[in-house]
Amino acid sequence: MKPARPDHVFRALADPTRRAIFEELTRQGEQTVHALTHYAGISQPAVSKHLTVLKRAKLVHPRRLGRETHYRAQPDALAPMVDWLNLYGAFWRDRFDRLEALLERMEP
Amino acid sequence: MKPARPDHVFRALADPTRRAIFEELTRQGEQTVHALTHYAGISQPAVSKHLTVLKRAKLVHPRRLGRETHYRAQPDALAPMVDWLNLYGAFWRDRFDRLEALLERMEP
DNA sequence: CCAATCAATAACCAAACGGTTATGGTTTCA
DNA sequence: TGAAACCATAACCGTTTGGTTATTGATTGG
Repeated sequence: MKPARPDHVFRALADPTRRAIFEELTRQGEQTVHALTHYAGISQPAVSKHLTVLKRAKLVHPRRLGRETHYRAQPDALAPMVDWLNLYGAFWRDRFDRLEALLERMEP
Repeated sequence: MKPARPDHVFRALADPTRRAIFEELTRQGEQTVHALTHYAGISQPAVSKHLTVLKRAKLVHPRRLGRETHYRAQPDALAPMVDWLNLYGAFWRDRFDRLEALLERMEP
C-alpha cells in the first residue's frame, strides 16, 4: 500500500487524543468505534472525526461488520515519519544507516 | 540535556513551515533569524514565533551574537519521537530492535 | 551620536481545530 | 416489523493557530 503524504501523518499524530487512539489500537488490536469512544472519554462523533484524520494518514483501516465498524492500526503507515527522521535526525540517522547497511550485507 | 515532552515535539513538527526550518538548519547548519526569514518566505515575526515553538520542543537552540541570534538544530531532541515510534511502530520496531541488538554485540 | 539593522513582542485577524448536540442511514433482534 | 444500536455527517461554537503590521529594545557602523 502506498503511504500517505508525510504532512498527513505528522498532522494526524500531533493531537494527543489521536495518538492515544492509535496506541490503543496497536496495543489491544482491532476495536469498534463504540469501544474507542468509551476508551477516549469523548463523544462518538468526536471519535469518528479523529478516525477520519487517522484514515487520511492511512494510520488506521476500517472494516465494516454489519452495523459496526472495526478499526485496526496500520503501523507501517508510519514509514513517512521514519523516513523523515532518517533524513533529518542526524544523530540517530548515522546509527541507523550503518545498521541498515550491515543488515543488507548479512541478509541478502 | 533532558528532552522536551513528546507532545511538544509532535506539535512542533506538525507544521510544514516549522519542519522546513528545522530541515534547513540541519542541512545548512547554524543560521540567523534574518537568513531563515529569507528562506521561509514569510515575515520575520512569523519566523520568530515558529522558532519559539521549536525552542519549546528543544529542537533548536539560539546563540546570541550581538544584535543577531543564530539558531542551530538539535537533532537529538527528536528522541521522544523516536522512542514513541519504538513503542508503537510495530513493523519498524522489529527491524530497529534487531539492528540495535546487532550493534551492541559488535561494538561493546 | 545617530541612523539603520536585527530580533522579539504586542495587537490583531481569518481560518482551522477539537469538541458538542442533532440528524439520518443501516443493521440487528425481540 | 419496529424499536434500538451503531456510526457517519451536518451544523454549530469557542479556542488555538499561523499569519499579518506596528512597536520596542538592543547593537552596530558610518
